[in-house]
Amino acid sequence: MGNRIEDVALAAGVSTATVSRVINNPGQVRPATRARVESVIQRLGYKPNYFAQGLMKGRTGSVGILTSLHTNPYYLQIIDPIERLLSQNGAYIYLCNCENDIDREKKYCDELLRRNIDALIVIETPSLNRPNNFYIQRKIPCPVVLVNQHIKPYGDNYVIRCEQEPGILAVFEHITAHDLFPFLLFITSDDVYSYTLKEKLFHRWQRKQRLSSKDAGIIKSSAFQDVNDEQSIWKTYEIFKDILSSASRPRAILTGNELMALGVLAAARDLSIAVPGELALAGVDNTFLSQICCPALSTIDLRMREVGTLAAELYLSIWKNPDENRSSLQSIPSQFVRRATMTG
Amino acid sequence: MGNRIEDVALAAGVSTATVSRVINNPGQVRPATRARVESVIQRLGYKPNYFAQGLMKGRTGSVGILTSLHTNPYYLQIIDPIERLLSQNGAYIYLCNCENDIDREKKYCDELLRRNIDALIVIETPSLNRPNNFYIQRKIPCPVVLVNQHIKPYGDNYVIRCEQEPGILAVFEHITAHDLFPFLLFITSDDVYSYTLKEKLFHRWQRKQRLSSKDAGIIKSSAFQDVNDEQSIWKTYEIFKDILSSASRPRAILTGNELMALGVLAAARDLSIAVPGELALAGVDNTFLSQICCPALSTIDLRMREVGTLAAELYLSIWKNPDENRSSLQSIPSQFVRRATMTG
DNA sequence: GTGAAAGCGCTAACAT
DNA sequence: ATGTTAGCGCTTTCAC
Repeated sequence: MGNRIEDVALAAGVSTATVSRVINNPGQVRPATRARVESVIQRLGYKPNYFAQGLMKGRTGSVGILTSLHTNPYYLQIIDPIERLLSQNGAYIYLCNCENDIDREKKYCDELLRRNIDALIVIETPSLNRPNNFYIQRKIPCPVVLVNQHIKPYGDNYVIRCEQEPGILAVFEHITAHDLFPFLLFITSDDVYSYTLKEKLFHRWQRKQRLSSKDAGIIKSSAFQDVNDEQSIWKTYEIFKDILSSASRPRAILTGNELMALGVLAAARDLSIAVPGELALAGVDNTFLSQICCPALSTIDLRMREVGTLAAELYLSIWKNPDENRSSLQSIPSQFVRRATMTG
Repeated sequence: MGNRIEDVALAAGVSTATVSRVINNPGQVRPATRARVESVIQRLGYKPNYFAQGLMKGRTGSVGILTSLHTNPYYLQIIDPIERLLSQNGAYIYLCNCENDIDREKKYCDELLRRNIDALIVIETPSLNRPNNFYIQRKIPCPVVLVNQHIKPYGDNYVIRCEQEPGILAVFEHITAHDLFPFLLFITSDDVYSYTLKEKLFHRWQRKQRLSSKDAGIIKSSAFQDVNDEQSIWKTYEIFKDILSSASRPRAILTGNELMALGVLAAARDLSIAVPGELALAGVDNTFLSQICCPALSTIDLRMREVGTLAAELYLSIWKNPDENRSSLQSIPSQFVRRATMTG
């Protein structure tokens, strides 16, 4: 507290430059001198001023995470390992909730860059899967890790993603194999990549299997302000109270995320529709929510803890071995996890 | 990017001092000059260097949040409103996960102070409810908001808390009124304030109602490394698979938090014990988890979204009206929320 | 109301 | 191996 590098230098009988070298450079200082300086630093509880340091050095020990959180445990799955690994390595995180708002995302990004972050980790933000998003366009002066960007090109950035396809296709195959028709895909009408992809794969499957629109349909709701808010559970609930009451109700449902699936489950329960007997259900995310609901929810595991670990390790590797050759894309497959809501 | 205040000054035909005044001081500059400077700032996209600014100014626009998160949605309830309100007011948050580790808490705290945060928000960290914790001892050079510190004194700090008693007592009364004995309180053996308080209130109630230890008991498990990890659901599950199998199994249970309650619920389900028919159950926290589980969980609402809003508003008020007189303690009562797991 | 100039505390280039 | 010194980009006296 309050101590300047000069105080340390004086007390140790060296110059400020030597103290600085002790702090910043391995080697460079005679062991005896180093020991003396270090003991003074210890005794005085000296810590370099963060701002003076930032003015001169490139590195700040701060990492920005741009994402959305609200009450969706999905994001905690990835933020938690990142925070852990980084804090163990002296890096601290700015957590920024962009919600659905691209303007907010830009504002956050600008401010983080002003703060000279050592890396920017972008997790499924509103702009991420749009063509020519500003992470691709702009030269951002620090390593950028785009998590779950699926569009190309990824420019100079690093991309870490969990591929959606394997899990989604596995669900479709399961539906076909067990003849769970009519099938319904429930997503939002927003331009969310993972939902758009589900739709695309759905249509491909529909064509291939020659399914009529009666056999397999999509509902794209525009009722959601934000799919990560817990309210989306109850909005889905309301919607499916209607859908599941109709005569032509589906035999199987896949929802865009896990919160929505919980809404469907609640609606089925209140309508006394047996799951999985009369209705098969799957969600996406594989957070612990899918295990505590009843019956346990079949889901697509997006392996976000692993993705988060990869992102953190990438950051560490970049700063430890700056010259190392790194692949700009790391990709792991999603996995269909069958639980009680789907018989098998 | 890359523009310095001198570039702006040059382009606007003024001195750097004037530009600085335009940025920092309302008034002080002739309107015409101000307008000219502002337009140049706009045109150049000038942003003051964060570190040079931090070196001279007190305020940094950074707020530290010390807490624990993992996969417990409980903490998101309070972090979310804080992040929202602060980001709207140009303040950005460092998110620090202390887990159960006081050393980590101290390290985080030190580093945040080195970064000159404008305020420190401490949410139920491991040291918080210990006598003479270091927030009380140390003179911390920024406003400190202690969330859910229940011990006195709170020193120069601000305390915002949700009182545990009302909700807990309401549960006990409900147990008594509906004769739901034997009753079991399930907590951990760690020195966690809220659990210790539950224990204290339990003993008081036990004495007052002259309950035998057969009627009302406590189990303090030491099996938990971290009560906020989703694993605590399954640890509780394992424990209650045994307890609920025994002949003298409880008729009603209150758990230390919501994750634990979910574990009990899962165990009861697997043992085909009817809830609430054969077993009444209540948790604490009132996150959305208590509404998606089945049957819906009775719980104690700790009103964390409101607490978070109070914390953020306190920060804003401190910086907007520094001289205003503020009470150092804001307290709101918890509320018992009865749902399907308890008949009423 | 505005400008000149002195530092904030540090790092890095240069000198020894 | 260590010391000297010139800035980093800003805010803030102190003149005018």
